Amino acid sequence: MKPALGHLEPDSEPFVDSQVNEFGNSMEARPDSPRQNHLLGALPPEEWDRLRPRMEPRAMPLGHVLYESGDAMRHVYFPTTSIVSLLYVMEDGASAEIAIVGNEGIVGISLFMGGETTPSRAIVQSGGQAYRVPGHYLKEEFYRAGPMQRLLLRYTQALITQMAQTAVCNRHHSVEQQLCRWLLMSLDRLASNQLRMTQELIANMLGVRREGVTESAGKLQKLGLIEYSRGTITVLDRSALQAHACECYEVVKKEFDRLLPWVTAT
Amino acid sequence: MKPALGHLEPDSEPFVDSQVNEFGNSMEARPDSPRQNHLLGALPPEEWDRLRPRMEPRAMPLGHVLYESGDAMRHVYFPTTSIVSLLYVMEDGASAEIAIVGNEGIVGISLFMGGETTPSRAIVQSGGQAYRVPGHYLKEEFYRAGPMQRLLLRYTQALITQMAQTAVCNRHHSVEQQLCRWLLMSLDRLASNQLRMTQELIANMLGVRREGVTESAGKLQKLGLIEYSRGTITVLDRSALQAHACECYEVVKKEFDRLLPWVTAT
DNA sequence: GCACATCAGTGCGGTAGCGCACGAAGCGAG
DNA sequence: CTCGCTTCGTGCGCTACCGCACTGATGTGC
Repeated sequence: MKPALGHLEPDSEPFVDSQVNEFGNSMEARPDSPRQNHLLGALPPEEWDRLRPRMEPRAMPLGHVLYESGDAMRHVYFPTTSIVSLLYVMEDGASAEIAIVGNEGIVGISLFMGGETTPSRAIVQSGGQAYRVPGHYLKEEFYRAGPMQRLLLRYTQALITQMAQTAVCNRHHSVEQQLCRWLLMSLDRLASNQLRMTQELIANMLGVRREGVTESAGKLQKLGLIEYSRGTITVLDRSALQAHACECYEVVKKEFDRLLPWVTAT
Repeated sequence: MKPALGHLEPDSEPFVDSQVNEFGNSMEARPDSPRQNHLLGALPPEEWDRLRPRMEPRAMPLGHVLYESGDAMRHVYFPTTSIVSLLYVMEDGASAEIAIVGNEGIVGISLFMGGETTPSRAIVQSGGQAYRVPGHYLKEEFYRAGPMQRLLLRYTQALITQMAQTAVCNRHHSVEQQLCRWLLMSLDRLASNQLRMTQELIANMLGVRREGVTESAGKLQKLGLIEYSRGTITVLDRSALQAHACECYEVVKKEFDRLLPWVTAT
């Protein structure tokens, strides 16, 4: 029903690796290194040295589509300061988020899982920076069956948990609870307590009405948990927000921490 | 809220490999071979010969719990005539199905993905037969990085699609549509047009009220698509049922067929 | 500094699904 | 045949969320 975030250019020409701030989220143009991505950061020196020369920095402007449903993936992406949503878009245009990927992960798992494509869309949900690697090289590394493979598989399992829990959450929990969960998950993937993000966008991700988000966000604001203003949302009381969320957030968080312990930053 | 399918014995003593019919679903005690499972059936001779001596036949009675949430998995299961549901059970006892696994797949992917456990429960949703293999041997085979690995990874990706689509379906589609999808998926995993299965059970799987299932099933019955009677549901018009389902069923089906083409039986 | 586009808030009728409570129908055990 | 259990059908009030329409705020570009 909803227009659901138009297609910007479908991964066309390289964006200049600069002015990241212009697009997006709260990172003070600090020097960006691939190893800010936790998966890359966890690679042993040998693997990292092999992969490093293949890494291309990419600016990730809000709304940019990395893969369309069914597209052959030519690269995988390692976000550093950006967040990418995996979104399914229905025939009637309505959408629902499947999972979200930030600096803890990688976009394009179906490349090494063997499918090459997925039925979902990958779209930048919070502008920033990422590094990408031609799929070919990543697969090569993966099929060495070394640390990189183990890492990627564990990450994939964590992602599976996230998807499963999304299904549960969609079934049983209120918009308000889901909003809390979603804010927390996004926050975890940015070193900040602020998101640049309209309610319309959030609604598209959650697959609910914009008005529903407005109402829930209003409630949270009255309670002093967040502050909202024209596309910028600031989280004031993170732990209270967590108390307001459903169990889903914590289940996923714990599973990520368990499977990928070195990520246990936030 | 709901009692959500009690724990029968949590994978304790081996059931006798016989009288499968007593528990479950429509298979006329035909000689059951491990290779009725499509993953096993697709293994090249060499791999199959290595694995074959490790296979233990297991009866899978309805309601039997293979893994509890967080349990260390000691075996993986290859269903042949049974169906297993992966279910998340919430703190308040309500539940929601994450995915379903039949003779096209394997239960226990987190074993080879590296996590060893998942936050979900695996429970027999339709009685029948399966073969199990000690986790140790499967991992060994997996880490040879040969055909078995490729097979399992592709299956895992298909499973991921199923979970993702479950999330979408939970968000956007009516109980009636979901019921259709669910029936079709179960049907695909049994060579039959009949399921033995109470509405209560289906409701638990879908995470909805029993009454909701009653109502939807009633509608479908009036339309002549199915026939219902005390725990036995017969599908009369499969293609009409598919027309009544949402797109989710087909998306998943196509993805399975694409990723695991040799399964394209049903 | 004004115009316009974007974003957020609000109201209102409609409805799908929930929780609850009860009753009827099939089926098995004794 | 009868009792009792399981399974299914139905009614009723309630709530969360939807779709729609419109208004009011807050930037942003010219």
